Amino acid sequence: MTRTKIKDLLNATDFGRQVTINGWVKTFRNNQFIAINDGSTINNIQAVVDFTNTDEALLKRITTGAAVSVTGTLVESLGKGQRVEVKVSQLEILGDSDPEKFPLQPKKHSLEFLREIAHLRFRTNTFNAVFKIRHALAFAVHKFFNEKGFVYMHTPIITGSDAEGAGEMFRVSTIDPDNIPRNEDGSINYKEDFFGRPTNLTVSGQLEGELAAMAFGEIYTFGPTFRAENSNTTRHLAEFWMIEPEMAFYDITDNMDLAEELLKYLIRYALGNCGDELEFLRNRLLEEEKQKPQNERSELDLLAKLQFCLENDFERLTYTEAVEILRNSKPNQKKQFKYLIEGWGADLQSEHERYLVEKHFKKPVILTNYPAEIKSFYMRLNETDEQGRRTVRAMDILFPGIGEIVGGSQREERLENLLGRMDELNIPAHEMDWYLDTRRFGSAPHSGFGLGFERLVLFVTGMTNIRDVIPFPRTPKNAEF
RNA sequence: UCCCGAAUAGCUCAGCCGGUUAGAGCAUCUGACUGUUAAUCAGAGGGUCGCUGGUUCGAGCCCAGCUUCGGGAGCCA
Repeated sequence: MTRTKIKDLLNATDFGRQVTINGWVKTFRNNQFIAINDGSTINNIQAVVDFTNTDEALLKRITTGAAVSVTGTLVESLGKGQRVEVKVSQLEILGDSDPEKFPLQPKKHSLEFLREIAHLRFRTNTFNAVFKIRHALAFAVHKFFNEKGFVYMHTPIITGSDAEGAGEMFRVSTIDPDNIPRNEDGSINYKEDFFGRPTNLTVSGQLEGELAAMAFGEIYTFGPTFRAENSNTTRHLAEFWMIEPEMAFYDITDNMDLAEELLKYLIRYALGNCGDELEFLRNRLLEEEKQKPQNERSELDLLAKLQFCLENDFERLTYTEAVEILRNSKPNQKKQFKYLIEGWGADLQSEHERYLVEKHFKKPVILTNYPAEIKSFYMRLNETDEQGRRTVRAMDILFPGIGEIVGGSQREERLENLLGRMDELNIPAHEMDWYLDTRRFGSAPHSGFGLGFERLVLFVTGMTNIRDVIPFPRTPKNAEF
């Protein structure tokens, strides 16, 4: 008999029919009730074994984690707590699971412990929910852009460009570290290397994305990105996934509109398609919050928080306006900030961003027009204002609990200005000739942004450590599995 | 990389002022029970107290270094 997925059975009403289900044992209670999960839903189905007529040796093998195949009759449950169950007529152990060795027990485990057994944590309810939502969000990203006519562009993962300026890079090389080819002056002879030149893992697909946007109009990338920064935080990974749309003829306002629309679309998609998973995570968070003192608990539960995000416009303000708010804020006046806001020009610290998002506006915030000095070379320069301040058309979207989830800008399309900025920041223009050609031949105003996929998953799932929303996290000193 | 904290049974933790035989709950095992919902009841087994060195009559506890983990900061997405 072909197997039926548990998801379909839990909604079925055609009682009396014979079904086969394959899955993994979550719990085995009272020598007769097996809770089975097959991954099709976060919910289990209960299979009832007639233990008086079943071989005792077989019953002993029904242990937490074992893979089983069960055939029986779909019936209305005789007990409370579930609507349907399967009355077992045939039970086969597909794969045993030694209960003395299987590390997952029918009890709560800490996320820290589960991180150590990341290869098995998929089998827990929490990670079942998290990775189902991750899948749904990834699918929705493509759905959104496809519906809008964007072209999905595969930018290279191995890049020959080392001037992207987005962070420290991982070197890609086949040179034997015990036998490094050298030039006469002692430097490494990259001509002997696989590509005949130094290469790295990409830190961003933006520059290549811009090339494609100058032909297709609207493109996006969605792929792995690598940063060799020694960052040890709950928001950073050495390998993460980033969504980077790049659009010709978009100014910074169009750019913000698109980013806000995308984020709301993705959240709405999760709410509409991951109800069971979000409900589970919502309750999980509520349980967790019970441990905390009253004043540290969040005002909204997970679903309400997501809903709130959909129903309200993101607050848009300039860096200059933000600095004014911060300068006059209580924590600044009372000198509670670690870094006090004195004047214009300094980069905002995360305590400032958190104040704006979580205390002042209490909703997502889009900050624009940062000082040119603290931003990248490719961002479009604004007119210098009366006070001589130079700003660029950057926009960062800050989310509560997450911080920066989107970073983007209108790009500098004027060749002279771009060359000037590259010169200021000591970026060798001759190595970027291919990029500069976009400005030489049919340059046009354009914009784009990067959305950190894991940070989005963090927000939607309510998880707090980025290592728990990617299957196998890569962080400094950790590349297990 | 910097600041703070932690590391004791499979898991989550307790362990007082340094004192001789290191505890609990859960899990596991054995038995009982048999419409359970993280079943329940009774009993049992289970420890290189992260590693290395030091102080001391005596170290899980004090000191130093290291490792790993967690929280925060910086960098950013």
